[in-house]
Amino acid sequence: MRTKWGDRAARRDDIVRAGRSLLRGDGLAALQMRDVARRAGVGLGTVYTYFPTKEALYAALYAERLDELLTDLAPQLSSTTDLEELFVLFATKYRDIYAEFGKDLDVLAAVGHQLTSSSLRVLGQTRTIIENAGIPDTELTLTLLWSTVTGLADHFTSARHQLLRNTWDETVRFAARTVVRGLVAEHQLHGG
Amino acid sequence: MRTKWGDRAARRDDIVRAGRSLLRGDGLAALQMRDVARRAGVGLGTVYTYFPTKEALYAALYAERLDELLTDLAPQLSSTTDLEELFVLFATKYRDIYAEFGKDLDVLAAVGHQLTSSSLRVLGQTRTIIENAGIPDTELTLTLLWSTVTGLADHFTSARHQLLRNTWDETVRFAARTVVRGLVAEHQLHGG
DNA sequence: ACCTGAACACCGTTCAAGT
DNA sequence: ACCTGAACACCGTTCAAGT
Repeated sequence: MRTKWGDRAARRDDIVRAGRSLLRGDGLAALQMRDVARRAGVGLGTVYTYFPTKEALYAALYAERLDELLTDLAPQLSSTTDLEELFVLFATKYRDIYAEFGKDLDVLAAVGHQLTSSSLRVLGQTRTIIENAGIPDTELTLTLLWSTVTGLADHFTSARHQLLRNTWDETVRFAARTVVRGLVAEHQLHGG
Repeated sequence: MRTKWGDRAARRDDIVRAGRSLLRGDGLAALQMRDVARRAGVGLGTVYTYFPTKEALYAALYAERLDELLTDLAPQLSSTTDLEELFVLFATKYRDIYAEFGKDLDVLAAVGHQLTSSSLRVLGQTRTIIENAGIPDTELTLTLLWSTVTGLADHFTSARHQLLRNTWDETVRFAARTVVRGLVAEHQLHGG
């Protein structure tokens, strides 16, 4: 059952689905417009009537995935107050996304609104959690946590993790414990 | 004063220098073999008689830079025992490299020996420092520190740092303080 | 031996032509 | 309106020909 001629919504979906199926960790390089067109069952030029550039398609896929992450994590985000646990959950979900999209996440900066709004949503949620935990230096903490999560995802996605053979599970646990402990110690000094 | 015909060492150096001058944060994309050839004053094909691929040239540049980092830091590495201070120094140097080479550091995995030996040297030095500080879980600590350094470099090199407007200096300080504090707390619990 | 650049392969993007 | 693929631009890599 083919997508009908002129059904822009369904055809856009064909293209998005095709794109998603092609992303397998090699980042932008794995997303080739000829492949996308073939998989989606459309002409090469057609892809460009839905997405102005390859990066725009990539960004749409990424925004979709970030929103999915928030949806998946929503239950725990509202029920759990254990910061370590939240860090582990979040970092693990994020690693999966990172493994899918690869290291080209920087190009996303160039592409506007839906992406930024997804990122801001994630950021906002995290900020609330940190504030509720009573940790000061919210912005610095956010930057540190974000950097650590990205760094861990990058480490375990790259060949680097073959030089240091720890498993993902023990490493995130350790990272969560260490950073949260450091943040709380900071807190206690500040607090009194 | 041109490099003499047949002087392989000097010509290789011309090519390396040309490559270095072209790297400006965009990673592999900024390193275009036609540009390298032009800047080095050689034909395009000639570059390939010195480096089998573009990645090999990139790897040679990176290995050179890692060694430079170790040389620069050697004095402090042997004199300072303050872990926070070392973290800040190292992370800042590494950020500069990251800003130059961009996010394609993973391709380096494919390219062998000189690179790996540089990486291992950096890793070895760091391991010694951690052990001397009496911190347990050496391997996990190494992974966490490496990930954090990479993550911070990535954060401040990407557009992400525009969402969270902390300066580099305050953020590395904060990260160093937090992580080291967390590691030491861990230590004290383990120790008794 | 060492060097060279025309030629090939590949892939993002455009646009005149098709329905 | 919407769709298409031949054609263009760009860049890594090769190799037959030059010295």
